[in-house]
Amino acid sequence: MKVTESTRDRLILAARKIGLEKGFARASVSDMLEEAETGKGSLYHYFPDKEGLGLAALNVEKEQFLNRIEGWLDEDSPGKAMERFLGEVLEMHKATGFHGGCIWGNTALEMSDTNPLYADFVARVFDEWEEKIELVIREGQAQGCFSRHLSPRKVAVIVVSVIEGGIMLSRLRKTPGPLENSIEFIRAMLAAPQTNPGNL
Amino acid sequence: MKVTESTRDRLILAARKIGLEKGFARASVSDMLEEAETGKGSLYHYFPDKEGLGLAALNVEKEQFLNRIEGWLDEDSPGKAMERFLGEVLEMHKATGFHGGCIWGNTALEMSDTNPLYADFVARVFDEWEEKIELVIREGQAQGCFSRHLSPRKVAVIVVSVIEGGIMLSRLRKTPGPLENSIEFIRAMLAAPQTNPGNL
DNA sequence: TCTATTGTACTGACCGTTCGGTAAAAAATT
DNA sequence: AATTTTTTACCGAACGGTCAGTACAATAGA
Repeated sequence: MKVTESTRDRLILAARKIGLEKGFARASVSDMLEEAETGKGSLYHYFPDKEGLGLAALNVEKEQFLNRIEGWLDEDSPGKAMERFLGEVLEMHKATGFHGGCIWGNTALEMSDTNPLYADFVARVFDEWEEKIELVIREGQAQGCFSRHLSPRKVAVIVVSVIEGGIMLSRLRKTPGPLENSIEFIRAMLAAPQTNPGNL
Repeated sequence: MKVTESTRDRLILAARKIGLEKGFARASVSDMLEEAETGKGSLYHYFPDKEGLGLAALNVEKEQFLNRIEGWLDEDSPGKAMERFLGEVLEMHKATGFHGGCIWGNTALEMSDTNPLYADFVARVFDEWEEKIELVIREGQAQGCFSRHLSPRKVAVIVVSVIEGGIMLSRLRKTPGPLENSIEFIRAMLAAPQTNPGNL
């Protein structure tokens, strides 16, 4: 029966929104405060500094993100799960008109060389993402719906890499083409070689 | 016989160095001026604003980048060309300890949603990059050293996507693994299916 | 002399952060 | 139960600093 979010929640929500839109470093605390409809005092009451708010926002985002993926992958068969996952990723980014990109890719680029705290955090998100994909691939191979020639772990990393690259290019060109190409390609890669190997 | 670069050249050089190190938006004009050992007057004499200097620097970088790729791909056979290209990309990023990443990927992430001028410029760099790869793949297929099941254009986009994704993950984790994985994977993808399809 | 080039003092906007303070709830004391 | 004390929640002015950009005088080269 929650009618209004607490000030703390509104701050986190605002940090997520503004941070995703323009990158966390670029986003100013004033922007976030305006979005959250509160004053600076509240921010520095609940969080040690801007970075602290950012990490809190990323924590919320991480949980939602991994749960969403978990949900997509919860299908009858590994084949359906993968199909669902790929389709949802594409739809998600189509829905935004390829604005904003992937928050984890963005944060990785922004923080990899400058902020180990953020970098480690994002690295762990990618780890868990890859693990979930790896599991589905492993199951799919066991059931014979995915090619057995592939190392599940390595393929999982490729899946993430090629999706991130596709998002980057689609965002740059504001065209679904590159990401669609990435996804079409993942399908072909996973397909059992006897059906139609690497048919792009 | 050029002993000393002109102030203009030093400014461009400094903008490239500092801009690559910490991202162009993050990099301050003062940092660049210090690196170039000159004052603000010179900057705003030669360039309209910071953005103008940035574009000039990117222009120089673009030419060098595409020429370097052209050089790598200039081998006896398409197979050797591709091998050379993949090896050099990996070595390049290993040499920096996976700091800095890819300037085009970085700029794409930074500018895609905010600065169409930069975004269009970077998009054209990726276009030309993809075209060069596509050409080699086309030749390789004609000569029978690459699988013919693949659309050269689409595969070229995948090559770029998976490299950019690999760079991102390697940079995040400061480990060659992800980029090596991407490259190993490109090799397998291009290999003719009768030899060993998708052998990862 | 005239123009191209450069150094420097400066501007106003904005940055993240601090701080003094208010208001009310919660806890402790009588 | 009444009163005092303490803690929590929140605000907004102000701080020191950095930012990109400007104005202009000084210098150098033709």
